[in-house]
Amino acid sequence: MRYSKVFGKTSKTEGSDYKIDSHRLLTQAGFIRESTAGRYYLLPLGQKVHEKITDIVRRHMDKYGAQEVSMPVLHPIELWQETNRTSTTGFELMKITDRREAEFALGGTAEEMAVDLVRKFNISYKNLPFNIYQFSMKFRDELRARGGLLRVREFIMKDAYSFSTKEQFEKIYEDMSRAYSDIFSEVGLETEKVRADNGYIGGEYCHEFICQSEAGESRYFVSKSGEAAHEDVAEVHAELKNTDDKEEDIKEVKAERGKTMEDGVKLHDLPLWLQIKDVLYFDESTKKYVLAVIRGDYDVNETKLMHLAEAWDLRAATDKEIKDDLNSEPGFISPVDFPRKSKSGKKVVVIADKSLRTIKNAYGGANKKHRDLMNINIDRDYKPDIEGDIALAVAGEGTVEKRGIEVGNIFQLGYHYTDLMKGAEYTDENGKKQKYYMGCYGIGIGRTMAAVVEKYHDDKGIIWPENIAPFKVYLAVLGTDKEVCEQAEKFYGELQKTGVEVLFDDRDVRPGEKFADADLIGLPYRVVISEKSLKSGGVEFKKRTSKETEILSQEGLIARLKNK
RNA sequence: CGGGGAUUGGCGCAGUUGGCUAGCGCGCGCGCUUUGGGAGCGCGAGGUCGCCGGUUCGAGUCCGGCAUCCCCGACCA
Repeated sequence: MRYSKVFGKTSKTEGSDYKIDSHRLLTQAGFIRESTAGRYYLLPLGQKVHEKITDIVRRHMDKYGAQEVSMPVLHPIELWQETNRTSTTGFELMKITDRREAEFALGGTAEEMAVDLVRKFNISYKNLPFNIYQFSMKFRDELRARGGLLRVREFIMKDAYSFSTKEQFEKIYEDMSRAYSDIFSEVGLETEKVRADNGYIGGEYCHEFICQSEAGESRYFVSKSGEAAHEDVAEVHAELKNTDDKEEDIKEVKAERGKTMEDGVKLHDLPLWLQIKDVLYFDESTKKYVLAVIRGDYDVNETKLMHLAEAWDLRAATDKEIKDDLNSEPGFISPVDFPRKSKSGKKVVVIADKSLRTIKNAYGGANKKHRDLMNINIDRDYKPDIEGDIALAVAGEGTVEKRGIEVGNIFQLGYHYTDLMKGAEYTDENGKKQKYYMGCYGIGIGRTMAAVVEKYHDDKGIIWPENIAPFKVYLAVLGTDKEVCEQAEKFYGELQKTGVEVLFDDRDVRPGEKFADADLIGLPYRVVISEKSLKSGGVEFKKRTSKETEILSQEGLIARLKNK
């Protein structure tokens, strides 16, 4: 392709709004252009990369017997109602209504569609297992789009759905896990398989494929043994503090302090870990209050809390609710004598983190303004309704905290959807109807592209790994000398004939501009034809990653690139 | 959803206490010169200053509302 004809230009000036390298570079180099927040145009160069990633994903999916299909983007809302996902949050579902007032969800994921498709067929156990996948636009009304292609509101996702017996499932899950590792390493990313939370997708366990990057949003922890767990699920084992101490009598004291934990530490001159932290939530899905109680030096992990409290739509309780409905005081909440029913009749659940078992004679609020309790002890002074691990993990003792970009995930769904959706059954060898056991597997293509740029770039531009570079070779002709140009044209033709993907910079611009663009666009190889190179006997060859250039004959270069 | 910042040619920005025809750099077009790390000179095109309303003789500038975009937070009581 001739660069003079490529739609989408590089830009010398970089925008001021780009905080993330991949966002800036992809924009500056003419791969993407923003439409509105979180919605992007893919320009021809970007589209090429996108397609190459797509091809790699497709090849690996097919290798494990998955079959490509296409599903409608508009999902009948009834399907989402069948699985109750119109009411649960997670991502905001986008909806659209047609002229007959029929409601549709704009697909953000397609479990219901896949199940609905499958249940239209009468399937025998002999046909199991099968795994269907698609590449399609996904719509998510994200609270906040961020970082260019890293978090968007519309994106192409490869989503796969496996249908099998329970016994067959493990192998499919393993196959997909292997496929994913292979896919990501082929595009140039090292990923870690991280145990994660199933969230709104449902099911019991799942893994995210995360590639380490400071630009990423996922925090996870890797233990000494190499086990990786997302912060949402990473277990916390709090060390014992002062459990050998003798239990002292509980007493209420005056506490003229502010509302923060630090205020408490300062006032009583006691360690943070001895203070009790109380966080009050209200759950909109079950209309109950949830009081999370935890050791002062830990934070509450809302995801863990959600599961333990069976509360799917938690929000912070308001000061008004704390005061008027629960008779307590913001900043001075205490699990001691905390009501189990609010004035307005709502249920209250008190959930204690197991870290509270590691301390004795704790201190904290007294449900009254400027009053604190000293020597609070679990069991004796308060009894939680539920006890468990609701702590946000922190790095320490053998675990390392990492941050990265989640480029793919695999979910065990089990019977979650086939239980909720009628008729999602096959016939077993005894002629009986059985529910499918399911899994689903997703990869964000655009995000993968951005993750690659995050990893492969320098101060001059992108450095595409060969497997997904939009072209292999950047061929530049320098000057306007007639003979040189003719040679370049001829050589461009030769390269094309050999099947080398080449971007021919045939513009009449100065060398500096061509070199700068070559670096910015980041193709793996740069080839220059100029008076100088011809005098030295051929063409100049340089890798994007190297500073050195070498002179090769035209034939020599073609031989060198032939298998690229 | 809360807080902060922003919105002026394609991009990056300037525009003072309200005042004349809204500027600059890059980019774009034409011409000449130039051609190994984003060239020089000349000519030129391109803007209802985000939108709506208000104040005023006069608004890019002041006031009110809305929209869009960016950043931080969305829980530590």
